[in-house]
This record gives sequence, C-alpha cells and structure tokens, in this order.
Amino acid sequence: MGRSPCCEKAHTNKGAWTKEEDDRLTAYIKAHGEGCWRSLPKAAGLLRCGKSCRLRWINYLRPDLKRGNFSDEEDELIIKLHSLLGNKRRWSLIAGRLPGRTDNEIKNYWNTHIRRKLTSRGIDPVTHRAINSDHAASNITISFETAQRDDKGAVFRRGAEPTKVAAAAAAITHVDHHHHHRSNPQMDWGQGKPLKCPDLNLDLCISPPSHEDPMVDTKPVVKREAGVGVGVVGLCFSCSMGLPRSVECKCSSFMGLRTAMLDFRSIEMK
DNA sequence: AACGACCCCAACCGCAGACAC
DNA sequence: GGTGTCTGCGGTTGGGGTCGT
Repeated sequence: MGRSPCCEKAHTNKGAWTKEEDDRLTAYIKAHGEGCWRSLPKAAGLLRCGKSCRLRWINYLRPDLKRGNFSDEEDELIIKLHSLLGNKRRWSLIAGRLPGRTDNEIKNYWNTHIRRKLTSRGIDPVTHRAINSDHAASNITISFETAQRDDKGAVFRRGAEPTKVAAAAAAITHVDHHHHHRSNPQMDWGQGKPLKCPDLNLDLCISPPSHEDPMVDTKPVVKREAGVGVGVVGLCFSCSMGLPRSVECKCSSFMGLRTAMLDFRSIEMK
C-alpha cells in the first residue's frame, strides 16, 4: 500500500533508552497525556520514533505496571487463555486479564518460561495437547450456546435459571476482581478501551467446577446461534492440559469425552 | 580468570486494522 | 469506495547477564 515510514529514521536514536530519555518521556506524558505518538517525540524533545516511545511507555514506564515474577495463578491463567485464544490479539487480550502486565511481558514470559514448562509436562505449547498421546486430542471440547446478560452485566445462560448461574458465575471472580469493566461487555479488559476485535469478542471467565449444580450442565453441547455464543467447557486444569486425570479430578464425562471447566462466556464470532 | 553456551527481556520490524479525508 | 496515515499487534532479534566448564 506504499506506506511512509513512521518517522524520520535518519535522525532517531535506537536501542536501549537512557535515564534522561525515560525522564523526558514520562514528564511529557504526565503533563500532556499519551495523545499522538507520531508527534510526541518532537514535542517531548526526544530523538526517537513514535513507535519506540509508545513501546517504552507501555512496556516499561507506565506507572501501573506490576514488576516482578509471575504468580502460579497468573501462570495458569496465561496458559488457559493462550489455549483458548487464536493468534489475533492473543497477547493483548491476555494482558487485559492480568492487570499490571503488558502483552510484551506476557509474550516474553510465555516464550521463556511457560513454553518450557508445558514441554516438560509433555504438553505441546502450540496445540495444548499431550505430546505423544493419542487420547488427549479428543479430550478438550469447546461448545457454544447462546448467552444472556442481565442489566448488571452478569452473564447467564439461556435456559438456565439466572440466580443459579449467577452463583456459578460468582466463582469466576478470582480472576474478575482484578479488573473493572465486567459490567460493560464492550470494554477491553483492564484498559478501559472499547474492544474492537472484529471477529472475536471475548468476555472470558475462569471458574472452578460447578458439578453440584444440576442447572449448569457440562455436557458438550455443539450448538451455536448466529452472532453470540457461550462456551461452557468444564475441564480441570490437569485435564484441560491433557494430563492424566488426578485423584482430585472431578471432570464430568460425556460419551467418553471429558468436558472442561473453563467457563468462557459471550464469545462472539463473525 | 577466561571462555562459550545459554537465558532473559527490552526493543525493533513489518503487517493489518482503524480511521480520516 | 479509494487512498493515505496512524496505531497497535505478534513475531523476532540482539545485547547484557548468568551459569557451567
């Protein structure tokens, strides 16, 4: 399409940022907001391209960033989300679910830690299926059926009693309490921006098993209505990763297939 | 101490979608 | 609808740090 370069490369610095550059960028954004990245470097007196400034701010200088090691819960959440999301906006969507973490950080963490961790567990990090195991491939079943939201934003399944499902939905809050936009299905998690992904609108929830609840069946329903779908997939973590069933595993079975406990709702696809 | 191998992560690059005109 | 520009994303790279020999 013949795009012009994003900046005048001949007069820009590259490589590691200096403390002075960081200070200039931080001071400028604190005073003027993020605004137009293209014009920001010049306005801030930086010999950097706009993209570089944006990246430095988002991945390193932003005040709300959480530094330090990932917790086990964050690990597992990343793995689960990674297994559910396609390539498109994968890292940014995961980052939206992990307040204080950036897509770049999660991507790096995936490539350096989790990939190896899964491989050592005998799990293919790309397909999330057990390596050299023919049974695991059929274990993860993702199903779709329609969803509804009440006026407070709570998700419930069509045909299920809202209060019952609300109880099940309450279980997702170990993830949800971190972010602030549950009530608006159009908001991008954790970033307060409209979610514009054209072919996938995820409001994704993780829940512990709700086997006690007869209203929340975990049978693999292969039904999808136009526009909106809810996947209620009920695998425990071990099962969802294709690992052998543990003693504690209470995943239900249907026609020999285990169903997943990952409970993702309001997935819209084109 | 010196060297190479490996690891980690900040930063870059190119692409695609969104948007303005 | 077409075109150009900007932004945001995923994939990749490269340099510094760490570890093992």
